[in-house]
Amino acid sequence: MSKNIKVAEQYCKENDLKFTPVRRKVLELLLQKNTAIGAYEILDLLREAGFKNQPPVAYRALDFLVKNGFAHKIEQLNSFIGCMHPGKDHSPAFMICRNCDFVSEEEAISPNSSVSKIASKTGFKVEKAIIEARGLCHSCASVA
Amino acid sequence: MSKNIKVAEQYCKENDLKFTPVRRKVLELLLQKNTAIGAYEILDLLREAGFKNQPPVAYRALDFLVKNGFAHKIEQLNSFIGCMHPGKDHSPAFMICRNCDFVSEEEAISPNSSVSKIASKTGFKVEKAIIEARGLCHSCASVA
DNA sequence: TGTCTCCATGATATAACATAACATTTGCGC
DNA sequence: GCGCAAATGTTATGTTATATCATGGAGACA
Repeated sequence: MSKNIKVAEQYCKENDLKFTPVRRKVLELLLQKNTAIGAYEILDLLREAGFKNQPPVAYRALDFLVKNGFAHKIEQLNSFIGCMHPGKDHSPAFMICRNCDFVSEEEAISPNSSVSKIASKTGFKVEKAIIEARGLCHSCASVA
Repeated sequence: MSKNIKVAEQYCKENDLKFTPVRRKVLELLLQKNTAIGAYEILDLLREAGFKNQPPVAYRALDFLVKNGFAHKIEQLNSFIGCMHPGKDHSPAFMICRNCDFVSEEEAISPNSSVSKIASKTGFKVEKAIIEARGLCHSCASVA
């Protein structure tokens, strides 16, 4: 069992959250890849694993995982990715390789630095910021 | 005619781009609001204005506008907004009010400062970065 | 002036993504 | 066991986006 799964399990135990089989399975699927996965692809994988596969099954599990910080939605791709820093409050930035689809999650140091600077100029109160960059990952950039 | 429409018209003339009636109309619609508009809402407005209203009509016009910097897609909302700084190369950050839906476009000073800092650590080559913050705009925050 | 070419538009169909709504089951405190 | 709350099952539908092929219209150029 991956380290992140254990962390999630422990976190749920401590916070009265139910880490049910389908939620666990979806998190496992997300953590097995370092690319983002669409809800319907997850649905297919769930079916292969013997779970029910109507859309709400996947979306409910994903909602749970996202809400509790075990996964993130990549808005540009309408897809999801397992979280590399579960549990702790964080403001991630994603780097999405347009060539190999690799997605890396980085910590946006000094919470949303540029975002909060901009926001403070206009009086906007930021509750959540998403940062998603597209381009080439290190290895794809090297080849090109 | 709004200033931004004129700028777009001029820019198209200079760059051999066709600023056709449907493209102009969509840009006008986008610029009339300071909230983001979905493609299907645009489609309705186009029909009211006497244009054809199959989905590709809206999506093609939006693609053109986005590609040429006259509009942006707000990924979180699957909707579009007219650009407040057309023509020039820029890296915008959007502030989306969850109460009144107001969207403001700000310039992400020192191109993607925090993003490029993060990227440089990992060798990721950023081509485009999207920054979208959710929260409360100044006036909604005041009321609350 | 004709015709070639390119791009835009017209039109039909369908793919891909997401949620509403209500029924049923499960776990748990009492 | 009973009642409650949360999770899951199930059906249906809503919303967003694209593929594909046909048609039209403006400019280049012989």
